[in-house]
Amino acid sequence: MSEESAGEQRSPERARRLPRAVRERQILDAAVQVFSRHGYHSASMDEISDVAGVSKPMIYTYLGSKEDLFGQCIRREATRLLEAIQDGIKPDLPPDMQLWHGLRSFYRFVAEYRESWTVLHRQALTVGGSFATEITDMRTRAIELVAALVVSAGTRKGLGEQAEFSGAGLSAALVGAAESLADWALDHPDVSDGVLASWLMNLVWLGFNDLVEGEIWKPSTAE
Amino acid sequence: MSEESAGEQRSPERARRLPRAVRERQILDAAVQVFSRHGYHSASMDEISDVAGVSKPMIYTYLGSKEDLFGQCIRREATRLLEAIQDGIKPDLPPDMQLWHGLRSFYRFVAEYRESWTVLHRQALTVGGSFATEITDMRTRAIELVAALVVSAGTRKGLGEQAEFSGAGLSAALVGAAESLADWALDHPDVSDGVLASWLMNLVWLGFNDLVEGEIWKPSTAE
DNA sequence: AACTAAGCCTACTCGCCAGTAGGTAAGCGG
DNA sequence: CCGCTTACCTACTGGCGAGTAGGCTTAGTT
Repeated sequence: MSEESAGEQRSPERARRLPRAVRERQILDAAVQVFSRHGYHSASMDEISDVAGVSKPMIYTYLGSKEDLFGQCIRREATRLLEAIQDGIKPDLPPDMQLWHGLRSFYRFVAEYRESWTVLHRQALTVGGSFATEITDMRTRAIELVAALVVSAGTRKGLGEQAEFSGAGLSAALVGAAESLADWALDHPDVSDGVLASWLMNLVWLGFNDLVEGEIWKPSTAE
Repeated sequence: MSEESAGEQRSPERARRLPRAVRERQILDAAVQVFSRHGYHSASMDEISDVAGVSKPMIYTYLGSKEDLFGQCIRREATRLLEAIQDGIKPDLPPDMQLWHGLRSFYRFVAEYRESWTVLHRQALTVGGSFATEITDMRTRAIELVAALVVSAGTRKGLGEQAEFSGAGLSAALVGAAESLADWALDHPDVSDGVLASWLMNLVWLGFNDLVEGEIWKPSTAE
């Protein structure tokens, strides 16, 4: 229950006197974990310090206020995600193959770092203020990236302004579909990233191709 | 600045001595507004009472604790949304037309009651506990509903088990796309609900049709 | 007029949690 | 062995916000 003597180390896990960089990583890891479980507001610094195996003042001296801490989490995980996707993409491939590789990398990342994904997707928007806009901006960039692919594919097939016009909306829908499917995949770990990406490609890309080729769905009966 | 005399009414807006039912509506309206702006945790009962033009104890006597209040908001808005969609659907139409009408109603609702949508979509998940599961369940029902349409359309065209298998994932993607497009539409109020619904139908339904008919996208170059 | 009850308020308590003050222990250079 | 720094802790404060005690006022009823 209590320490046996003064010289006894508390537990085999609790390492002591580590260099600052290591502690910072431990704290960030713990923070991501706790934030992903409870969200920003319900997460307490006490729990984070507990999980990190460190006392609360350490967090403040190393990483600043709760808001600072959250910001660092968001930025670290966002960078990880973007790099993971970037690494998967081969820029000289045709648009559909780029999208395909990007999606696969995305689903691989989500499966491997589900807490990162949860923090970015669910929790970051609830803080309001600068983080919300930061995340929204990042998401907007993702949408624009996809839109560029879509429009490029569209113009390549001879579709001009119309592709640009509805491209933004379609890309927003695509990104939303991808995110939603990611959440779904969290509950179905047996479905591989290749299958997930294929589903989306078949849904969206085929639909988009039809659209480009002039085949169009419209309400069948009068209004 | 201050009231002029004892008998003076505070402001022309501040109505006094209204029946309970009216006050309850005012409070719920205010609560939805405040919750949609700040989220559950950052919203304070003081602000809600302020917006409602009522003192805090009234909220507690009429509608209970903060959690109770939030629950009532969620349930009221969810009911509204579901009824709006239900009203738009004609059950004897073919699957694609049902989906089309459902989508249009959905986008009409989101445009008209954007705060309701925000609370349901963004904030409700951040509370954790019973509300999160409640919302998730509702969303799951929506997905299943869509899945039923998709599978029905698939089997109608002669596709059997395969439609059922991937139907769940595809429906999750579709619902996510619809939600994401709803968010996008909030920033583009000039795009009508018909156009939004058409985009989704063209993306998803055409893609799905292709899939059913055996046309399939797959990676072009070796892996 | 007298009584009742419904509507409504001001002004408090109390717990939780972000943030801090001030101290101990361990490595290290002299 | 003596200071000096870096790593790290326990134990507090202060404020914010959920929830409440208790009372005042006016509409309606007898």
